[in-house]
Amino acid sequence: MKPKSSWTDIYQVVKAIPEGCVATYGQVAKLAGRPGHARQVGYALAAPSTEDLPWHRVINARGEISLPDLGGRKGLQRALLEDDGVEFDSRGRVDLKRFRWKPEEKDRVSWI
DNA sequence: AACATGACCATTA
DNA sequence: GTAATGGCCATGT
Repeated sequence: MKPKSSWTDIYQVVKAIPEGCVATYGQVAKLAGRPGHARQVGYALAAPSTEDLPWHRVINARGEISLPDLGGRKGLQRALLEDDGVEFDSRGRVDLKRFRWKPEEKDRVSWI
């Protein structure tokens, strides 16, 4: 099954992120079959189509939230992650070592 | 078609 | 640990 748009696959991957786990932009891009397109992932999540997407589970490679303090989305993301069971550091960083989502073979290219 | 912008990543110093 | 550089691609003007 091939994606219609460039963002469709990205949305699919984000939707597949289980509760209590987080994925980096590069990770999502790679899983979406587009390694190196991390920037596009962030751009896709910035779109208004994120209403039904767990965008809060997608963070940058530093394990921190890249969102600006606009619209209170940053605070919302932290609240949602904490509600999912993800712990935050004193600096507002997440321990990717423990909470990073590990995708499996069957969950990999099922939609590609 | 070209230019500028953007919730980024990896490498190197 | 931080700072700087190059690359990658979609969207809007």
